[in-house]
Amino acid sequence: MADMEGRTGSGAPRTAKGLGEEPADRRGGRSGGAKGAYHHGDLRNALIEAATDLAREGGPESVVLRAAARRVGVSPTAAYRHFAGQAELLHAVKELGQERLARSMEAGGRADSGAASGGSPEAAEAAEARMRALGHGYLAFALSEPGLYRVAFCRDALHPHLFHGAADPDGGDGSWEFRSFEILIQALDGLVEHGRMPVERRAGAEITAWSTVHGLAMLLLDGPLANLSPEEIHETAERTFDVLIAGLTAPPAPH
Amino acid sequence: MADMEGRTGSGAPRTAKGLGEEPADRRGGRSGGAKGAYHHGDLRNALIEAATDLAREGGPESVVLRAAARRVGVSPTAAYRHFAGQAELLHAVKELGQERLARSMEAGGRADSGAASGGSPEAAEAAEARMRALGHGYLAFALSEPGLYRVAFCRDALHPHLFHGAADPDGGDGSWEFRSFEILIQALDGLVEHGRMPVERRAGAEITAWSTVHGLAMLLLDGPLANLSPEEIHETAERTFDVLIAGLTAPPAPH
DNA sequence: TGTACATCAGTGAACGCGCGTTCACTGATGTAC
DNA sequence: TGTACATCAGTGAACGCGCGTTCACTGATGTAC
Repeated sequence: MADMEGRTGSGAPRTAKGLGEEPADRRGGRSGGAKGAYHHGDLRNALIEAATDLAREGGPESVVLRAAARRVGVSPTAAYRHFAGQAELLHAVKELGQERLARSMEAGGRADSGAASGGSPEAAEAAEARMRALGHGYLAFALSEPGLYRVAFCRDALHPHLFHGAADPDGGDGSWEFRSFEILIQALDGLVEHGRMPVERRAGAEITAWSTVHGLAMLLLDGPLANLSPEEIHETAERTFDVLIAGLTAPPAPH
Repeated sequence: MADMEGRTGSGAPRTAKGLGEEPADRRGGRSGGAKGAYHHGDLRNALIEAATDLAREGGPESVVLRAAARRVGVSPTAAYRHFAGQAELLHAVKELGQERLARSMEAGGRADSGAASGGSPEAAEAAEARMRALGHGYLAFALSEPGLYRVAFCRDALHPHLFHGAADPDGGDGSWEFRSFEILIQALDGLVEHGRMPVERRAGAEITAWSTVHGLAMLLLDGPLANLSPEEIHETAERTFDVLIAGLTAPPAPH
């Protein structure tokens, strides 16, 4: 079932490659009449895009430099003008995946971020609702883009750890690598700020929250829950968030 | 620990594995004078063992049929007498990993399973302690055998989902595939039974608990927490279990 | 405005690698008589 | 007890595959004068 697609004619002296991976219409487009045939003009991004599609279809191990080049309609060598090697291409896809994840969280969380201020009960409710919404946004991404989600969390030769460390979330370097973590941190701070969560439970709470939703996503994708219906998934997620939030907002332990 | 390393009997030529691949002395050995040189006698298990070592060293993608055969000192073809193919070998390693995981949980949980009965406060405490201990046992395995742990949870062509479904944990088929889930279920039942957890929170609780500890393990292995010290890891785990248990044992939500 | 030339961004062939799997085979084992 | 023979459990060579990467190259582009 390997992607059977004919090449789009394109006339030009292109890699006469057999059935395989449809080359993008590098030329059919010539959008704006800008580019000639030989130079692609935006090959780096085209490769990332192709590699992202590969990731969508098969996760990290499908992000293959040669296949990406094939899809763009370019020789494998050409990729080396733009990436040091396969690892760098994978890393680019990974960053893209992390961006999408963060966006999905924010999209999930936006509807509920009503800005009641102070320590009012409404604000507390809103803060809690935002937590739930972030969780749903996170899950929505993981479930709708499982391959990309896996890449976003895969081991990375270039930059071995996703974050610099939990205690040092300095991530304001403009990259998307830390964005989702920052979003979570702010939401938890909101819970404390609005009196919904005791300060005593704040330390390490991002880890707990992240673990829960990340673990749930993994179980839903690969594990025991892979064959739940959408309704069951939603229900399962709700119950899991119930417990998480009950734990986070419970009065401090006596001991 | 039941079967730690060595296989029980058979003194037969075992994988003398050193650096790299070095073929076992299939023939030089004949220790115990039992087996002839040509027939291995227990090749299936030897291959599983070698494949397990590969898994330890590099996770699922390192479980390679040819490499396992090489380590045992046997031609790749020989493996096909015992496995239909690479997928079946991987599956065997996966089951072994799941067994080890379940054992590690039980080892972690045993110390604390004092059998105070009824709904006494002691019994309730013990039930909660057991939950924590299971969690620690789980994490201990994931952290001490990361490669094997990843294999235990990797996608599996043979048997695509780990479990039949959360609502249908019938797993008493003698395989280890469901054992860790069963252990968790029993521990949660114990929490309810001894009055530590409201029945209203019982439904779906195994998912929440598993998600939390599984997610935590993943973050500790691959993610933001990969460079924590052992003390920090322990502290992080404790805090996460605090929240989880606080959530599980919180009074039923009002709504 | 035209032209020489450096530089950029591609090509195509080839490399070595390790993989899973198949083939025809052969040595070892155990069993019927 | 010895022997013929079926069966079992291996061998070794080969297959096709796709990968990452390197090589010497060439066509296109843009800039200095």
